[in-house]
Amino acid sequence: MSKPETQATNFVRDVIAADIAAGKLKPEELVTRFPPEPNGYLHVGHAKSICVNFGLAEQFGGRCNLRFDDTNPAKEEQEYVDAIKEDVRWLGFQWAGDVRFASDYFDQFYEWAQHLIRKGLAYVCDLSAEQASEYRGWATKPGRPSPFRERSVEENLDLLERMKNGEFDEGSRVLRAKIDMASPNMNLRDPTLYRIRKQAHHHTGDKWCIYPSYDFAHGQEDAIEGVTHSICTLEFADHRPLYDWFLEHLPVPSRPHQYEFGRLNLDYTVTSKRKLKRLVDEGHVDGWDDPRMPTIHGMRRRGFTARAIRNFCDALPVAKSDGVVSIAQFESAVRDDLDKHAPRAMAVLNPLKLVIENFAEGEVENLSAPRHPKEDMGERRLPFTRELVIDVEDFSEDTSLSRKKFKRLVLGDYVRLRGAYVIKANRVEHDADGKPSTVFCELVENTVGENPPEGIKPRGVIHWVSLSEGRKATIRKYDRLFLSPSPDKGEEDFLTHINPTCKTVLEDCWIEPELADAAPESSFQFEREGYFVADRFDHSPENPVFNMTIGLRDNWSDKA
RNA sequence: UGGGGCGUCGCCAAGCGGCAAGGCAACGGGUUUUGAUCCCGUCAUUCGGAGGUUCGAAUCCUCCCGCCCCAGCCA
Repeated sequence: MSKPETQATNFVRDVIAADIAAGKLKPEELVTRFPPEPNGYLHVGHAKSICVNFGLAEQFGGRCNLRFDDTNPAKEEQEYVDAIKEDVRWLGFQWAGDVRFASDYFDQFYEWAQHLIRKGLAYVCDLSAEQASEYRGWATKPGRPSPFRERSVEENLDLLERMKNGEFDEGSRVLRAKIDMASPNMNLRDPTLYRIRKQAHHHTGDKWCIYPSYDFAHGQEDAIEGVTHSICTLEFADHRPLYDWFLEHLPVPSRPHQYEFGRLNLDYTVTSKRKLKRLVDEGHVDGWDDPRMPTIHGMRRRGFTARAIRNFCDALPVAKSDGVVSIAQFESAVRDDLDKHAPRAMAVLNPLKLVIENFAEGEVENLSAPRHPKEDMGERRLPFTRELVIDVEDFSEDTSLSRKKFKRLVLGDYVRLRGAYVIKANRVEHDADGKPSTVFCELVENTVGENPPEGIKPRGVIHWVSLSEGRKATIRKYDRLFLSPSPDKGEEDFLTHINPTCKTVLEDCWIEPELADAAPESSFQFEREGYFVADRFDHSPENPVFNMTIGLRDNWSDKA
C-alpha cells in the first residue's frame, strides 16, 4: 500500500504552527525533548514518542534533546542508558548536542528548593508515608494540613540541608510544596519535592542522598534546556497545573509548556515495563532483544526495519484519545517497507528431495534471477542441479486435488520451478512412515524464461534450492507472543495468554548460496514464505541463521 | 463519588453550522514465473443516547450513558 498522501493529524504540530503564526516563536527556536527514565528498554510506545518529538523538531527546523529523567536511583541503571541511546540512533535520529541528564541539574534544583522555602512555599514534613497519605484525604474529602506545614524558614532550610547531608533515615522526612490541601486535583495537595534515598546513582554516584521527585524536576529540566513544547502522555495532564506552578514560582530561564497526547497501544501486545521485565526475568523470552518482544531492541532483531517503524508511527495521528491500534496496521507498514526494499531469494524451510532424472549428475547450470521484481537490484546466481529440495508442503500425491485449490506439484502433473524449468513429477519413494522421501521428476526442455509447449499447463510456481549448491541454515519462525488481543486486561495473569508456539526453530533448512554471505541484519523476502533477516548476532557464513520477520500476506489459505 | 481526558465504519481516525476524508481490516474483480506486489471496485442516510436552538447540527445548548487517568516519599 502506498503511504497516505495526507499527513496524519497532529494537534501539537498545529499548536506549534499557531505559535509561529502568532509570532511567539521562530521555527528554529522550537525545542522538544525525549525524556526516558533509564529503568528499562524502550518499546513501540516510546518509538511513537521519539517520532513525535524528533519528528516535530525536524519538520520545523528546531532541535530535540535526549534527556534521561534519572531522578530515582532505585530503578535506574547504566545498561538502560546505553540501550536507549542505541535505540534512538538506530531509529535514525540525532539529538541536539550532548545527551542530557536530569541529574546534571541537581545542584540547581537544590537551590530552587531553598528558594521555595524562603518564599514560604515549601516545608520539610516529618510525617511517615502512611500518615501523609491519610492526611492527604480522598477525592471527595479535602486533606488536612501537615502539623509541620508552618515551620520557620530557618528550620526548613536547616532540616533540608541535614536531609541532604544524610543525617536522617530514608522515609523519615520529605520536602513538600505548600500549595492547597483541599484541591480537587490530588497532585496539588502539598506534593513531595525531595525524598531521602541513600543509594548510589548511576550518574552521580553517592553525591546525593536526597532526590527530586518527577514533578519537582521535569518542568525545571525543560526550562533549563530551553524546551518550548514539552510533549508527554495523557496521564500527566493532571500534573500540568503543578508543572506550571513550579515554573511560575521559580526564577527559571525559560517558560516551556506541556502538551499531552494519547500513548500508543497495540493489540496482542503488552508494553508495561513491569510486564516486559517479567517476561525476561521469568524466562518466557530469551532476553530484552528477543524477536518476540515489542522492545525496540526486539523489533530490530526480528527484522522490523527502523524505516517501517517510523512510517508506522508517522502515519498515526497524534491526538488526545487513547485507543488501541491493530497490530495488523503495524504489520502492514512492515510489509510495505520490506516489499520495496528487501531483495528476493529462495529458501526451503522443510525440505523434500527432488531428483531431476533427465538432468546430468554433477552438472551445474548457473541460472540467474533478478534480486527484485520491480526495483533495480541486479541479478543473483541460481545454480540448478540434478538434486533439489522443495518444501514438503508443495508436493502432493493426491491427484484429485483441483488446480485451483492446489497450485503446486502433484504426482503426474507439471509445476514451474521459480526462475527455472517446468518439471513433472513421475514417481515417489517413501520413508518408513510412509511419507514421501524423494520425488523423481523430469524437466521440460527450453522452459527457462519460456512458456512450455502447448498442452503443458503448470499448476503453479514453487520455490526450490539446489541440494548440492545450496547451503544449510537455521531458520527461526516467530508468531505473535500472545493469543489474546488484550493480554493484560482481565483478572487472570497475562502470562496465561502466551502463545505456546510463538517460536519454532527449523534446523534443516536450505538457502540459496548467496544468502550465506548476507550481512547480519540484512532483510530478504524468501519467496512464497515471507520476510526474513540475518540474525544480528548469530548469523555467519559458516552457520547461517535467519529470523522470520513476518509472513507474506495470505488471502487464500483460510478460504481454500 | 471530586478532578482531568475521551466517545464518528470491525480498528486508528478527519471533520470546528451547510449536506460523513483517509489508512488498516474485510469483500468482489483484473494483471502476475512469488496463492506476494500492483491495479480497479464495494464497504457509516449516519456521528454514545435523549431533548432543544436553527432553513440546516457529528459540529451550538441541556440532561443522561459509557470508557480511561489521578489518592507513590514511581515516572
